[in-house]
Amino acid sequence: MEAATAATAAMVWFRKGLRVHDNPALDAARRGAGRLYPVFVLDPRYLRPDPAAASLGSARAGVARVRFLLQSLSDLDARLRRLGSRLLLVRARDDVGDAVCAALKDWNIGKLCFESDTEPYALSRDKKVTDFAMASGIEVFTPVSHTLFDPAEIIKKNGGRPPLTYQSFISIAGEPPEPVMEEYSELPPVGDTGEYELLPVPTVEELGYGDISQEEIPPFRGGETEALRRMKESLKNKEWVAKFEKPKGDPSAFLKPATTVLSPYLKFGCLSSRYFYHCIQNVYRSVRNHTKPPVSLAGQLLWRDFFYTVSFGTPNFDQMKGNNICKQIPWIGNEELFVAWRDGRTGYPWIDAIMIQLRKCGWMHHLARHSVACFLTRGDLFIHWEKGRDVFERLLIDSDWAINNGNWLWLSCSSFFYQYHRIYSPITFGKKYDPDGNYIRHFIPMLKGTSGTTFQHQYELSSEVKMVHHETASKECRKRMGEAYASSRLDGNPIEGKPSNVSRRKMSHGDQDASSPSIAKLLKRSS
DNA sequence: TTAGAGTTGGCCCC
DNA sequence: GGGGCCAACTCTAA
Repeated sequence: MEAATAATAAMVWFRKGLRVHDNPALDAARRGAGRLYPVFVLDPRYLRPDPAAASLGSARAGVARVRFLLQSLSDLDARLRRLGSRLLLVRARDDVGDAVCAALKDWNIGKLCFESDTEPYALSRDKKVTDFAMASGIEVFTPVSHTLFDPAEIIKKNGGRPPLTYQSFISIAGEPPEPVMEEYSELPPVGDTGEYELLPVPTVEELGYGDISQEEIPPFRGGETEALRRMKESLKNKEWVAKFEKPKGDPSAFLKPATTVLSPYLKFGCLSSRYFYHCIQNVYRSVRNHTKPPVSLAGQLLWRDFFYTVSFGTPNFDQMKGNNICKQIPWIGNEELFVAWRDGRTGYPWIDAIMIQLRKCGWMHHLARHSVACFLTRGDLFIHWEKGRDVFERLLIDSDWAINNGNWLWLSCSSFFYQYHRIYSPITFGKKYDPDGNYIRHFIPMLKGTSGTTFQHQYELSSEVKMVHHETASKECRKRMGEAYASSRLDGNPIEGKPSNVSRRKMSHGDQDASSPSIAKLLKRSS
């Protein structure tokens, strides 16, 4: 028996979870393995420069996130090498799943371990690989370790549908599992890779992003090593951790951000959310008082899990149509306004500075994201949240499918949050945090080297340049939102759990969409 | 049916 | 900078 397991070849397939600490997939793969194949598949769609894209980057990601990923891979490789292993980089010709299946077969793998991923793209990719592995008699292990909790488990506990409020999520969730913090002295040796061309981790320059003449390179370096360093640095200040209240942070702080900026590390799994949570709890135990969810630091991790859970349990979560938790709103398409917003040319220095920071750094403060998201959608331009979502998804180094879509649903008052009269002013809100204009001067080229306050700059830049007049535009938006909400009340609330409205609508208006089984059932019951 | 809650608005006053 | 008011949304729990 011992001899048989010692010869077993195991593969740990990295996708997210680019770390050694608290990595149950890695831990399971190395146990009893004679040979270990730590694999990452390079996806050309994610990495190859796309000249047709709206900004420097690939078809799927801006160059800042591509670089962050490469740095993370490089760090992971270095950490594995210290344990006598290495990262095997395999290039996918076309489909990532196909590349994994081929390697499983070619290397005669007996056991495959990879972290569970709930995004729709990942689910279909992983199903294909799992089906192939099972059919080939390969043992498959897919632990949940990207989030604190198992989204499927939470949904089950909530009676089969995801909790739609933070509080209900909290009351169901309980305490997350402890991180697996095994210290390895060494990992099993890497097995023979035959004919495979194994690549070193490329740099962005080597990928063909030759001429990156950006003045500003994101100050955030990818990788587990940096993630752990950054986390320890943040947690060292116990008073800061204990008093952390998200809404009180300063969105205009760019040299020393008001938050931990650990989101990109959580996104790629360079940092384990469970380990981070565990360390925060340790800090809490050592102080007399600390803030509580939703505003506390630990509360931020719970928000992350909240959005992961809702996104997993909601069909078409990333679009308005066919998404039954999303208000149906007749957004107006205006390409010129959209492009001006995207490229930081609205004429509102506060909005423009944020969008330029996004492009240059791939990160901005949460409240800054609120500001520009509200401005694009229900606040001023009345443009579809999906358009803004796409821009964030591309440019943010921390862009995360569940969280990004969830927040756009939120900010556009399409779901979760419905107080559309509360609009962030593109003038007042910025002035409050950046009265001296330091933030806008730093990011807006036209204002570089000038003096004066935000207020004055607004006047210098404004009148002729401004795309819309906030006073009138926001008034018009309020009106349109009111109409959209009124018509959604008439048509039946799209949010599930309002059967009376749904059935009333279906009876009186005939049926355009009986695809949902729950609606079909209600129809039967009411007729 | 209704009261109360909901991660983080603006404005005015002190 | 904190408090109260404005004007107002939906959803949940009772």
